[in-house]
Amino acid sequence: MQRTNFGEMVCSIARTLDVIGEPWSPLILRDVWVGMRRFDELQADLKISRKVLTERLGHLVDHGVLERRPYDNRPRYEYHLTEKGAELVDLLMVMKGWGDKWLAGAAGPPVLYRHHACGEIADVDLHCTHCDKPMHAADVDILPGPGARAGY
Amino acid sequence: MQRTNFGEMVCSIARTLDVIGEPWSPLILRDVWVGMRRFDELQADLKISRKVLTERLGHLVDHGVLERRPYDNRPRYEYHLTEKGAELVDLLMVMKGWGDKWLAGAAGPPVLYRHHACGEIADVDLHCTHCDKPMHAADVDILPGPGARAGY
DNA sequence: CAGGCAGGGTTCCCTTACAGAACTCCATCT
DNA sequence: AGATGGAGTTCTGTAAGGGAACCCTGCCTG
Repeated sequence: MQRTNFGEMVCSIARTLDVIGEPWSPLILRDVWVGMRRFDELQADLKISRKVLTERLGHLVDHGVLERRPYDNRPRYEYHLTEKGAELVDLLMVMKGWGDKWLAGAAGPPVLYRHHACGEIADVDLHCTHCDKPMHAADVDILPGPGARAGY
Repeated sequence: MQRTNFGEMVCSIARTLDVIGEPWSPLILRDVWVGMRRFDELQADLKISRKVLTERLGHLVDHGVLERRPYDNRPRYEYHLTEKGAELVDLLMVMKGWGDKWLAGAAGPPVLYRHHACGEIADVDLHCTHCDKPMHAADVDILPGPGARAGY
């Protein structure tokens, strides 16, 4: 947990970082997304400290991104993405695209996505929820919204 | 810098985290994107430690996300997004959308985007680069790519 | 029915990194 | 000549990550 509390800031980016901004959290989410659900499995794959893994899983569960489910009569648990968590995977897909483009080098992308709708290998691109056309950094004006704490 | 070096991992998500995964980096990028370019301006807005701000700016410049430009005959510098950096803003826009939906509560979003193409208030959604249809976590198969270090 | 085992954590110690205030440097402005 | 403003550096305290060892609980086996 970074000492400065991003969750209190009046900014959706900062608030999102409060949920998944800690080191390892996005990678934990990635692993759960691709089907790794158990403590030891995550620990072995990421080689993360068990202490930190415990903390991160707890944090993600507390924020409703993961769900901790018993899967046996013994005290055994699996972690699953909630709907809230599954929507965070959008973020991972965009990160993957950027990393593929700018950091993968000559070896190319470590992983590919095949889109069910068209069956092709593809990546994600950002489109406008209103007109469906592409929408990126240079294509928007930034305006204050209703949650922009009026009064100071 | 988190001690575990994500940049060495065979994963574009981990590599991207190596560039902007440290605390504050996304918020610095956000501020530069909306036009804050100078050290003191960033420091005052974020209330980040000057030491950490120095480290983060250096890291982002080293990774080609920001460019440090003199703007005076005196030793004065401004930070600007490179093309590589501007494409990272995609990530911020997705974070903003998720935070708006899941964390903003009754107050609503602190900030709105107006899309130049249609002039409407809108958010981003992920579409397929191949068929242009929506593409999210549940819509893809994950396959090994050429960069998936063969041999072990 | 005692011992072992597997899953899922805790505990402990060490080191690094963040927070925050104070200090420095340098070129102009007055 | 001294003040000012921008852009950092330095220093000290505290908290968080790394990593190894340990613990607990409920089956499974001999």
